[in-house]
Amino acid sequence: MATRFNALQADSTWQKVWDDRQTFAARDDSGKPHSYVLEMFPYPSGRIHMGHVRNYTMGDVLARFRRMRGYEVLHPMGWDAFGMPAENAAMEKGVHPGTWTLANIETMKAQLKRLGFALDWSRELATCKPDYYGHEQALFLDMFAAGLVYRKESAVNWDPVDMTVLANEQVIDGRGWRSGALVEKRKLSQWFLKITDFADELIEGLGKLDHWPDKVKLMQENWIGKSQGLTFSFEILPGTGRGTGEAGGGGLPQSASPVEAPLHHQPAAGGPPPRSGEERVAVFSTRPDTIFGASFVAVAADHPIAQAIADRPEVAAFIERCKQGGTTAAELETQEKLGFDTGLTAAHPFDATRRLPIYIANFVLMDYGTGAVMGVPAHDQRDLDFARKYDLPVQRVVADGDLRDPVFVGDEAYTGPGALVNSDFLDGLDVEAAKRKVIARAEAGGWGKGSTVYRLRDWGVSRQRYWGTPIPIIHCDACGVQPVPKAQLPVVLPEDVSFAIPGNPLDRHPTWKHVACPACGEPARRETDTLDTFADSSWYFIRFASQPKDKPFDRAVAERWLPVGQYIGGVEHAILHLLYARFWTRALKHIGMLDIAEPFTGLFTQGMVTHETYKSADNRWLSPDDVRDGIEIATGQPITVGRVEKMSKSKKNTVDPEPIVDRYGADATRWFMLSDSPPERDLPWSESGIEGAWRFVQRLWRLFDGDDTVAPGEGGDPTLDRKLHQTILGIEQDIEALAFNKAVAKLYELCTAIERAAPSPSRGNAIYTLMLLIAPMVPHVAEEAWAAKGFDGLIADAAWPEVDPKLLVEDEVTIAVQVNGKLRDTLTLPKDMAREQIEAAALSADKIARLLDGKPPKKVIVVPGRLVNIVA
RNA sequence: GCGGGCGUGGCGAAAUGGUAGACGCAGCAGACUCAAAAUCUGCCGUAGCAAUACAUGUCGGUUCGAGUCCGACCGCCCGCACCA
Repeated sequence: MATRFNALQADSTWQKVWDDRQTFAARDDSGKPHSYVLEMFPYPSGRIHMGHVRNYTMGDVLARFRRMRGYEVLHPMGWDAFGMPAENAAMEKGVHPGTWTLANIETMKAQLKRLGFALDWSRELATCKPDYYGHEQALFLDMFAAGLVYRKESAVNWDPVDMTVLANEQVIDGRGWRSGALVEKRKLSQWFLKITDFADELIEGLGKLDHWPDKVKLMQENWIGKSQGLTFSFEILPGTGRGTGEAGGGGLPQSASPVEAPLHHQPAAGGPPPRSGEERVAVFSTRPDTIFGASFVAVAADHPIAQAIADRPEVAAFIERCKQGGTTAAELETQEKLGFDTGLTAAHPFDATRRLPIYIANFVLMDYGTGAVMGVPAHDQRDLDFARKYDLPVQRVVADGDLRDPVFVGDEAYTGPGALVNSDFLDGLDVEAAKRKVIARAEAGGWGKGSTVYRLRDWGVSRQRYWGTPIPIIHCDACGVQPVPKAQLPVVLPEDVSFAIPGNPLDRHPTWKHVACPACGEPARRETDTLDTFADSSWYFIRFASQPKDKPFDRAVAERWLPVGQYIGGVEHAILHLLYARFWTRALKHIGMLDIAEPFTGLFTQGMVTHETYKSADNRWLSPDDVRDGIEIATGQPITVGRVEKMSKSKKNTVDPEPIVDRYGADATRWFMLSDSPPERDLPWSESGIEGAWRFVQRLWRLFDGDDTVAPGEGGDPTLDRKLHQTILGIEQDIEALAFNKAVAKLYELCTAIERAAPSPSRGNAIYTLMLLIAPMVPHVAEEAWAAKGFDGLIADAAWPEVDPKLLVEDEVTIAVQVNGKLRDTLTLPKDMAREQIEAAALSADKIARLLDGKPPKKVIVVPGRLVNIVA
């Protein structure tokens, strides 16, 4: 036998064997218990990166482990293949997006295969192929028929660089998530999915996801943003307001008087009474208890009330000004509250003589609640800022302790608990009781209703792009919106498109969009928008489980596999992808296609792979390849070592997995990915780390390749037997908990123990078992050794070793002896020794006796099997 | 601003309230070798010859006993953000 493990040769040998034998193809009907292990499928950007390697290695260890434990494991792989980069490549390099994407898939598939992942490639899918997206179109039509899809003219986030609409989730700090361009507001007719119908379910479902990180659940809960309160309306009264507009209203110094102005709005003289065209204005408030503290009503710039008077030039100008404000964090913090007094007033529902001025305000959002708010300055910071600026009354109605008035409200609104004051029939109630009372009165009076409002908006899925799933809709002048008949699916993307000019190539294609109306047969137009690519990834895990030709999935087969027991991916998908997939699955349940509520029962979000950053003497980012021993190779100049950061092209601190696999082999690469850092934390890549992993693989090989008789059995070395069985148990627990770093440490320990053990049947058995234990992590060296020692079949198909509970038991234990909580000695004692005997042994130990110096201890605490603490 | 998380050797990290630093990386010393690589052995928190003392961001608390639980603070990271 060779003395050195030839990783490259073994890698290709065993990868071919697994491929040829379809070792990892999942059978729908094997009779074994099913286990679905899934990692988030990659976007085919060109090459795999270390993040992929780490992600897929983790899933692979679990999948291989579960197989060995007797599960029928579904562990598939595919490609999230639609998206902007392909169109960018088309624009930059003149290749067709499909050509570019398929070539990338081919490259990346070969790269993944070189890592020896136990994937069922027979179920491979790419979302850009008609045999995937055609079924997605069918699902879209089913949702359409069920009323979960609608079209609406709405202000959308328009990315001027990518020339497309973005979902709210895709706008980060006011910029497009991909292009980084400042997002503009545009009015367009858009397709929406009714995710808000499921808002409550989606929150509630989180409660049952015990195997999800709390952090992700919390992020989703906050994103959905459920608020309870009162939606109610004010009667609008024209002509009684100040009607001063915005001019001169800004920046008035605040009155130093501790006595606040009365809440009655003083009508201004002169001018014709303004009209709104509306009779009532509805607002939503989570603090109906503070209704007696209201001193104004504010509506959003695009609220109907504002729009109705937008023919006045000063109103139009103000609305325009509102839209200009940036939405970045910094801008929002410094942005001034702006208001425009419409001159209209609202009648206070509990006191018709009280008139609240109606302002148009830049801080009110049209698409949350009703697009209008009541302003209660004393108990809301924004309202207070606004009131100070426009010199509106500030009246406190919730008192924290001191009930005496007047109390001067400073620059900080009070939002805590307390007793109601200055509030008529609410006086003396606490906040919660007052809320209930106001809601009850509003409902009784018919002018309001207790309501729940969500931050979550419906999912806008229209994209004005080519490289996506065509929305299967036809627009007919006579018949209106018509779904494409299912028999005509898939609606296939045309191949002959040009990317020479920005915009949507589908829209300007000469023939593609011209079709006959399915209802009347007259000339009509295809929808030229495509679906957000997050739709593609919202059901791919179902298609993996079942992929019939004639429909999206077979319900019975899909339900046999789903839900995914363990889903692994990056935390960056905590909201977008995971929320959409949860919604999509619930929508399918809602329309009776699949009886699964939650697609992923277990979720794990892994950390990033990071690397040191390097800068040259003249401040250029340097790649690790350009650096050796603190010197830039090209110039001989010393370099600066920067922070350890996420691998990124811009900082040039990436390490391409392929040369690493070429040099060290798949097993060493996998082992490094699993070692040291806990999987949820970042993993710093290092050259010495991968070398250490390589050395370990060689060390394993030396053990397997030694002269020992490697065979199942035991005997001759009870200490080693015990260590072995403790390790088996520990590895099982660690892998199930995805605590790979701990499993790795235990395997190192076991190796050391075996190396130091004298030859015996126990030792031969330990080496045999070690092969099985490391097989999920470093499968190639395990197969090679398994074959070299002449064992039957593949180790990938072998059974996981059984733990013998009898062999776990230690007969002696080390007891720590503390005096006043400080460790003073340790004793090795028989395991089952009685308390009194342990205590006696501890007290008579030399060191302890010396410390006690003949004095009797005040107290002795004995924890059997652990320690003795003597309180002196 | 709101919500959440994390602070342990030179580095990555372990540690059901019970012997802090397992395991790995780096380092040091030695063996083998003409030499190097590989491999093997030992050392490796700080101070100290040692006994010992001090050590898990800081300060307090609970406890026989705290890295772990509680409170306050400091620092870093992440998510959301004018959501009424």
